Amino acid sequence: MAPRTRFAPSPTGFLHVGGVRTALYNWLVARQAQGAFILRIEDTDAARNREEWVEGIFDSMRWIGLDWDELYRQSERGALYVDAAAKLEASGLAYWCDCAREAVDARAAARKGPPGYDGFCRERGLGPGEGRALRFRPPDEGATIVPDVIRGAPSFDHATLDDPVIVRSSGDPMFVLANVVDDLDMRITHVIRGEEHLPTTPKYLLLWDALGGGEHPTFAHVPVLVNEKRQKLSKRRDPVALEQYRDEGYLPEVMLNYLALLGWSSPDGEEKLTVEDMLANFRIEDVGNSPAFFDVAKLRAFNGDAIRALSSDEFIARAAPWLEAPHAPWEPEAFDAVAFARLAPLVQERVFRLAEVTAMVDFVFLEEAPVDEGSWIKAMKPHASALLDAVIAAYEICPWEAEHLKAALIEAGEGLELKLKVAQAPVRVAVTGRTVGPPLFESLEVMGREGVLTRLRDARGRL
RNA sequence: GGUCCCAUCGUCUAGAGGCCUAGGACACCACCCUCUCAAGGUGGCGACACGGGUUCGAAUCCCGUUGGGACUGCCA
Repeated sequence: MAPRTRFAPSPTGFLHVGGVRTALYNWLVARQAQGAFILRIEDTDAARNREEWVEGIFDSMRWIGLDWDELYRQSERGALYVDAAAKLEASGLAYWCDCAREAVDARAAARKGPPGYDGFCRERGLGPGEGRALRFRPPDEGATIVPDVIRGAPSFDHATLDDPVIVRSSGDPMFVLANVVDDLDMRITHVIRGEEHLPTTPKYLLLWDALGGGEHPTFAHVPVLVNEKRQKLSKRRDPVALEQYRDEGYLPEVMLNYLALLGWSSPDGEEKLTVEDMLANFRIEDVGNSPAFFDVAKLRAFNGDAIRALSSDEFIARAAPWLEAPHAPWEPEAFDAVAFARLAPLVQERVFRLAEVTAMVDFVFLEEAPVDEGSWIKAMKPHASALLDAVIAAYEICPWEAEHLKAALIEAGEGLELKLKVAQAPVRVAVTGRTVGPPLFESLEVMGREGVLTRLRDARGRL
């Protein structure tokens, strides 16, 4: 039977890199066996969901290349959940409860017991009504084991399960119910999700059976992604939004490659993988079982390697979005594609993220050099005046090609007993505003004699 | 507190009883190259959490300890 997998995000924020990884694993399992990958928006909590987040999820999924075969939104499937709830109630597996959160907490505190619902309404025989929620009643006896391809078969005693609310007093279904009903309805064969869902899986299975589900899906609870403090990556405190990485200029294929490696490795040990490589070698049962740190430094290194591996034309095409508003600081008409193309190969060697391209070439398109104060102080030593005078004189007549510009600067420096390494600094800062950047003489060549001389004279005047 | 999960270099991992003197990648350090910064090249530092077993032999199997994490919502 062809696998049917699903990625079921809740639209309560940006798409999270951890979510993208589980989406990728689901996608791989479906795609490598001609199965179906389903995108299901779990928006049963109307108070938290926002349409813009749903759009953001679609955008992010498309950007990174995870295409889906079927799309569902739980907010449009209410009737299914109502039916399931009625079925559970009719079979005596669910009951109505009117306990407020405060009352539940107060009772727990009073008996000095563990927090959680105590089953207060189990035998009260309440019917539906205002302020009443429907709770599912797991069995008191026995245990449920969860066969999991990456975790073995953890067992959960039914006695430790409390009675989860499956329908809110508003009438809307809760995650535990909608999730199971949909997996059943969509004939999901593999439930691949974060390990944070493991503790609720016994309830999932009990509900599945209560609803007459038949054969269980295969479970794979993948380890969570953690921050440097080894805590689960959180939208609140960690940089986890996929679109943030997109905006910084990480390549989508690199993002996917890096994410795949967090918990999984190719059998041949190769780390630089294409989607085709992953499709050929990925096995969900090979995913590791311990939490992985999302290491931006390694992601960045991979991204730099990938940028360098691009052809020059590809690089120019990929960088294009960062060369215009709102990323670029220069006036649109000041941009010169030919000039950029000449510098592009030199820039390509030096950036790790496409967003860095802008600062590498801005001096060419800006009216004045973007002066960096620290660079100015570092470069404009006492010898700078004499050096700039000599360079200006030489550049007024020197053939305008990198090699000649270099030779002229070497000569100007020799007159002052300055090595090229030292002599180039004032010129670089005068023209580009910074001590770091693409090779100087090629930069000067691209800028042209007039622009360069203007800046050199301007800098000389400010000394 | 309770339930469950996890444990190899700083990080991501390879490792399914002898192939391990524990391999790779990122990071870091040194040197080379060099007009800055990168890139590139060479070399280096660096781990089986601890304690018991089982076995001729354990990073690999079992138990315990310690440490970390997830969950414990009318969130998903």
